[in-house]
Amino acid sequence: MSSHVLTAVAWPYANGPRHIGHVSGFGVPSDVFSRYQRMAGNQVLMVSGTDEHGTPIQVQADAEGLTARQLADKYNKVILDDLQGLGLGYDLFTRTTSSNHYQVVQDLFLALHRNGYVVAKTTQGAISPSTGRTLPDRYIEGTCPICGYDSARGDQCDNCGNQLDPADLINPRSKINGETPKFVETEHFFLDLPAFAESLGKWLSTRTDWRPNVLRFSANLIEDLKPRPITRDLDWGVPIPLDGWRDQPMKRLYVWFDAVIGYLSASVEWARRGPDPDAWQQWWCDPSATGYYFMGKDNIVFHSVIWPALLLGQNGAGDKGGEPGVFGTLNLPDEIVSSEFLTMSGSKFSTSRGTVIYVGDFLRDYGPDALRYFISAAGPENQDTDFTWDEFVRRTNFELANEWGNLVNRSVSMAHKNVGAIPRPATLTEADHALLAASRASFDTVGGLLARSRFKQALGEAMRVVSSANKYISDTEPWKLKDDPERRDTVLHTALQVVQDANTLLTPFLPHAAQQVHGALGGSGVWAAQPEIREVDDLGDGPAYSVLTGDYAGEQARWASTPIEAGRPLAKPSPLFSKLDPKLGETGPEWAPIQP
RNA sequence: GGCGGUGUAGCUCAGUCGGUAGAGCAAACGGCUCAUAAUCGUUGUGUCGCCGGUUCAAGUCCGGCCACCGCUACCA
Repeated sequence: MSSHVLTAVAWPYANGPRHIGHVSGFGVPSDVFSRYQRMAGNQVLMVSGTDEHGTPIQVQADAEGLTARQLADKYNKVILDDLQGLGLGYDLFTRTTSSNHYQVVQDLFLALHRNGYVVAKTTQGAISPSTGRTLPDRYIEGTCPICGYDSARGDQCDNCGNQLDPADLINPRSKINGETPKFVETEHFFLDLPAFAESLGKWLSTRTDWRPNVLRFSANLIEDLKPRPITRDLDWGVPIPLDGWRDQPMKRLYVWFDAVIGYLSASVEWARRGPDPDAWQQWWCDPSATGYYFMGKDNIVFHSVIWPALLLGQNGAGDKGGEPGVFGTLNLPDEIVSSEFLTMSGSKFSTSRGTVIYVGDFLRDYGPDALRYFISAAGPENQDTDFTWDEFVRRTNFELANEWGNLVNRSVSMAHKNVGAIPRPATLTEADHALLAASRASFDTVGGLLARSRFKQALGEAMRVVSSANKYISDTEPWKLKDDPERRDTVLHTALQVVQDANTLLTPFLPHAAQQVHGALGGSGVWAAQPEIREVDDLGDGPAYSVLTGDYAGEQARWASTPIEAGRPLAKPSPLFSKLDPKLGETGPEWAPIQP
């Protein structure tokens, strides 16, 4: 029974390189999940891209002496390399600056507008006098009118904790260049979120399987919904597709609005680049398809409330009714898989404090699977989790290299030395049968956990198979069976079969190592497919760009115990994982030393 | 301030429906020597943050308090 599974992965913001906290939230879990779903025979569509609009990109670009587009190009490339290096198997990882994205965003805006969920309002907003751009609250600071603290932020005073309106600050100034912001009347479109209170509440009440904290948080939110602006005074973003707005150089759709629509636009783009341009509908319009959204906890509100509101509005299914837009009736999210934060010394990763570990640096020195393993085994799945080098070294050396890497090495080595091929088994004993049965049974256990995004527990169960194989080899002592080659071969065959099973179970977590083990067991061809970076033409008249994509249909890995073939030649194996210097656990690497 | 999370062995964390507190690591001892000095076995340890309540029974449910963390929507 094959079903359509949409893996919608949060879009990384392209204002700098991403750190390992980012990929522990949206990246690795979504890929482990998707790889499992593909192995289980489901039709997976995994999409994402870089989020490239908005003020922070513009500010960062100014700081680096680049245009916003140049800055986005630069960090899109960095992020693309990082995600490919990690082996994240996107069907399409694209960008919000593509023509296709602009088109989809504008179509969705128009549907919302036609159905009456988008309303124009005049408000007072802060503008940078030198650029004419919106100055977001958080870029304004000044003296707090309540406590007199002189570095209060525009939205909140860090000293007294009161929420502020930037217009009330004494001596307000721009954090970007120190100039005094101008408060002007400006017209903007707002998403009428209160017009979704009832329909959202009804929909949320059907989400009984969501995590309680996500539900509570969302339910809380919809009790006090306010209209939310979806346009900005900015020249960097998607133009507003209405007469009188389209040509205004300083009016653009607000970045959050365009970014969250990326899930849909990337799916459409993926289909347009394939044989059937309507293929995206199988994941979006068929109610039997399921959509899983992966993100860090700071992003929950966008996926549990705002994105569903946009979809309901497009579908004409908000409290004001309406007609479905050009996309037809779209599916709302089925699962919100949110992660907590990976912290360092107890607080969030912070570029300014120097407590940050970039994905690129990490991959260069330790490779993708060590990081994937660490995040899966010790990542912030249920609560904030502290990253320590000591723990990373321990996990890599003892669990990956010793237990798993060495199991492969010892079993294949013995078979290679004694037989030169996968040995032929004779009669199996009760112990042999018991081990094989336990190993086979793990596919249901681990698969069930993966389907429910219980990654830590799933990996623990898979590693239990590895332990049982190590124990089996110690118990049966095949190296003492020189006088009984038949029994020895049976033991080795059994051990190798469990290695094959364990490798399958570990494939979603360790796809690179899994490919290597596949080879060590005498297999050929692609076991676990990897993504690749491809240069593509824009689907409109924009510049060509790079995307991350891959051909996953051809991979051999299937979620089942595959019998190994006796007689298949085996070469002398080489170690699967190299061990880290234990000193790393005390000092950290040169590029991210542990601060005393 | 509001909302939420977390607090369990030296460390990292599990603990479902309330029913005598668990795993891994670290430590000690022993076995094995195929394998990357790998592996297998045996051996401990707890005021479950604090106070109170409900109950025959509370790590678990309820109330209060303490500590740490996050979010608080013109950050994306």
